Amino acid sequence: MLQLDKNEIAAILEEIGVLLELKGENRFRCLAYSKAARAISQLEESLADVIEEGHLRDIPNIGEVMADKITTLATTGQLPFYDDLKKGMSAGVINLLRIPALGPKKVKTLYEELGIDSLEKLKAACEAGAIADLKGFGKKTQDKILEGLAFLDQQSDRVRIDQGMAVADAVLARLKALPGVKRIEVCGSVRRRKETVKDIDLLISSDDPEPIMQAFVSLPMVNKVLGQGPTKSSVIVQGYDAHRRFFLQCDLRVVSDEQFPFALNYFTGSKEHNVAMRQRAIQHDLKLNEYELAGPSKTVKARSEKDIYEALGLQYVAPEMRESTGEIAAAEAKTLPTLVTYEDLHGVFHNHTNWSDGGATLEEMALAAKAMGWQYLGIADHSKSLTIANGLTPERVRAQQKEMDELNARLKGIHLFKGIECDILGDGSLDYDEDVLATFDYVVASVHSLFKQTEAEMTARIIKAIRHPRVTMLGHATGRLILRRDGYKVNLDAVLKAAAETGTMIEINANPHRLDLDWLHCKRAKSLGVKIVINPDAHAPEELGLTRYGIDVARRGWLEKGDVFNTLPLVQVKRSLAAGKPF
DNA sequence: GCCGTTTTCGGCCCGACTGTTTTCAGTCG
Repeated sequence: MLQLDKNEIAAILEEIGVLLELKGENRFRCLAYSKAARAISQLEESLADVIEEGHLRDIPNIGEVMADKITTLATTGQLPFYDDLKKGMSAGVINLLRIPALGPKKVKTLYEELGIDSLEKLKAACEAGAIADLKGFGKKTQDKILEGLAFLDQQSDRVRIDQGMAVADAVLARLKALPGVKRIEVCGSVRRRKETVKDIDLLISSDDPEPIMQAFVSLPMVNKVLGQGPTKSSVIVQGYDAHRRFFLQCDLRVVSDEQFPFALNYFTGSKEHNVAMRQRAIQHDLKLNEYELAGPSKTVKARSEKDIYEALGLQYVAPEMRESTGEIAAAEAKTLPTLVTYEDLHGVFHNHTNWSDGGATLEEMALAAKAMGWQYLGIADHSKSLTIANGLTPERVRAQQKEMDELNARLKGIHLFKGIECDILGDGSLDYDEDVLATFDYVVASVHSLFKQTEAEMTARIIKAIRHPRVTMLGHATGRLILRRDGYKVNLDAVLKAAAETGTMIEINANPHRLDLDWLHCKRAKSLGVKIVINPDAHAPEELGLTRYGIDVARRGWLEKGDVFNTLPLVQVKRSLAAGKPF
């Protein structure tokens, strides 16, 4: 059992990197900590196993020093080196880095010259005019810091992917209509479909950038202009989510149409993927930047990103896989997966109706699924213990199934599967007796209670449910709510191994608030041979469309059509479910 | 601090924009 989990250790390594930077340490040494932090947080296997088996140093960017420090942190929960670093630096200094325009150098100066170690002191110093006189600072910097301080209150760090995409689509729609726009794409983490995004990157190709830039900074959703140049501008845009306003930075780059594929590749990232691409270009005696791929002997022409990858001897890497988790090596070996697509799906299994806490009738949900082009829809309302969500008693289960039989007889082109989202009770047992469970086509087992159990308890509880012969799939594996609540403590690696053993599927919950199982664990599940099912957890007809966010996660997790249960057509799903555990 | 078909030292991706400068450092992505 580890004293700290991998995310806590990664956070400490990241902080060490920042602290060293504030001390004016060599920036590559600082960067090494940041790289190590990323490597640890992206670990697919269990960190405890890796440490125990002595494989830490096999991880790229983990050397002797890092391996030592990580082991110390994991086994003792402490690190003297880290504690010493913190002693020499007031804890609040790190907060100053949250202000735009303040980096490590300026923060160091502020701390050493004026003793500023908190946002409050920074504000006071600005208002007293003390900042403007510092060397390297000035009146404008001081004003900018004040603005940044005021803005910090209303701007959250990141937003969910659905919020980011909504804003990106709105901006894109307006820019697309402008004269002179040849090609336009959303880049960055939105294009890579990360579960949260910090900003929106837009790219346009045009021969006449000036009027496009002018139109961009004048868009109605633009709240503030951060910077404006001939090829690059940055603004703050506002969006609305559940009637709450949120703010997001949006950057636009305009390049020529010849440069577009290179710029698209560059601004899609990730940063680590870009570094790997550039290093690969150097190996080919070429230089890659956002404008070209060229060297002393040749210049590579590219119409699309695919041409760039091919010029470097690589298969095309889909944006979702560009996270530097082995995609370059796989692209070189020509072993990249053919990623599952939205069009591969024929239905989904975890959905609610007004029989429990959903908003629509069985028929409305069925017709909505049919309209989406699906062959089947699985209904899995809540089970009896979840009284707050109007969970079904055994009597109501029978009545609902009767209605489904009638609908299946009457509706053409869509089949309803009789499922249930069955609560996993505190001790890992299920919420119905065997005779009720036997009436369902399939069972989604989910945790909805006792989130505070220890990791050992929760893991044993979930594994017990997974081993139950009636459980077809595990619903929202950790119960996390993105940017709101961490998942319950559970050893997912052990859960995935149990799922592989028993042939139980794991759900990707496509609701953008959940996106659970996460993409890294999808990769792990695939390598263990666990089958995945993508479910929207829809509580209304329009929420069936959320399924696309689940496809994004699956693609980030390198999943192919064959890894995802609901790519099977109706006939095969019927046969599969009738046989019990399908895999 | 990490890394190696330039391998145990000496690199480490690269460019736009801003503000404070008077030629460039810092920040950002």
